[in-house]
Amino acid sequence: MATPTPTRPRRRGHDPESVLATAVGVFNERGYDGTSMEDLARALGVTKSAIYYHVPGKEQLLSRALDRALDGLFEMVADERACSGAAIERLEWVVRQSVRLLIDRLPYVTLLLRVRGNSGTEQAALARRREFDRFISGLVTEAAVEGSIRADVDPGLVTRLLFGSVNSITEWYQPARGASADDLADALLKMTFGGLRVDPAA
Amino acid sequence: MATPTPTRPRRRGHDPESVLATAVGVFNERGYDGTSMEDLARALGVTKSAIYYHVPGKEQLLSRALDRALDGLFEMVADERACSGAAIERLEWVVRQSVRLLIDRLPYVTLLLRVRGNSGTEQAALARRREFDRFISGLVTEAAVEGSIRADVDPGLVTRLLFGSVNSITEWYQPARGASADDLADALLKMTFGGLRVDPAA
DNA sequence: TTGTTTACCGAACATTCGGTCAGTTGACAA
DNA sequence: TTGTCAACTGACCGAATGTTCGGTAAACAA
Repeated sequence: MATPTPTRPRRRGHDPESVLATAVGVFNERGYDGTSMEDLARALGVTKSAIYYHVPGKEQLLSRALDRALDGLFEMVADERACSGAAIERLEWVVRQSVRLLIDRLPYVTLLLRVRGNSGTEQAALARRREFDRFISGLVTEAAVEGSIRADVDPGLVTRLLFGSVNSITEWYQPARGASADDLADALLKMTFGGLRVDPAA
Repeated sequence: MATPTPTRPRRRGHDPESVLATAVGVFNERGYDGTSMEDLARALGVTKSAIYYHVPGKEQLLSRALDRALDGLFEMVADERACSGAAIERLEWVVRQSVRLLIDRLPYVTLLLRVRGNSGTEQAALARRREFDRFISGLVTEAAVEGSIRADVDPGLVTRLLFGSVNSITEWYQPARGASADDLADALLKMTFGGLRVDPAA
């Protein structure tokens, strides 16, 4: 082996990974369409053209970022704990993992949740996201059939409201100041499953 | 009086109101930054320049749309039912009215919830929105102090998760197919206040 | 020293952007 | 018939967009 270190840091500079990380940050601040390559260049401390040395273009950056979020979601639903056992327990596990993933890959998931389908890249991402949503909706339906969650509200609606809460995390969570992923998941499950009201008999 | 009708519809065509309505629709489909004046013109069935006969420009369209949503929110919190009585009842009323307003002015509120602060207009809207959020957070705090909602979760967090559910309505509600505002509000209050789980003792 | 590779710059590209303006059209009043 | 005016067109502007390309400085290998 001629190279002493497998990844030789020969020269100081950027790489596709660091460009992506910075880009996603700026995309989330300004919005994808509101971000120019000039904005990205400024954030990276290089000129516009330097970006094209590392990545093929703006839309590829979006595509890679969205995949990073979506891959996480699908790894989750492929897990055994999402597929076997009581539906209510699977649902709780998936919600907890969703919160974890959301915080773990916050900028990537944030970007995903703002996609509107303006390009082929965005439409493909939306399609994968809908597939994930269908899985969750199935879980909620099973839990209702099972009798472990209330059946007087449509399962589709329950799914949307539940993940409305979960997904809202991207809009206000601050890694520095906020609670840990597990604390947040605890609070969220307490609220959504247990309800807000103190006296359930009222 | 020379004119027989106060508002004479002399000629067929657009007016500031119809342009705004169409514009907000396209903004929500494509995103504000992703929408060009050419896109708007196409949706209106006129040329780009015709738009400038009715409205001063793109950002004014955004500004007027955001005001329409924000004015609704502030009318709500100014109502007596939001300011007097038990905190829990005020909170329930505000949540119910929020759902109503969201559906009543769906495209305008949808646009508001996607604003990121890219311009002075957007930053001003965000500031007003934060003021509304502070009011809600105050209500939740009062309800917790009052002892009518659970106190084992931070009121700020409760507010965010609760309105995460409420605001998510803009992401999936379809006026044609969906339930009425009141039905939706009922379901949402049942879920958020009562909780998902069937057996609260478990 | 010489040559190669990595990481970048600066200038330019075609296209699209939001916006302007001098006209044109057609329904109406007189 | 003539004139008025709301509503619009089409040509155009300068600026900004994403992307390309020729060149180049620095680090390394020979």
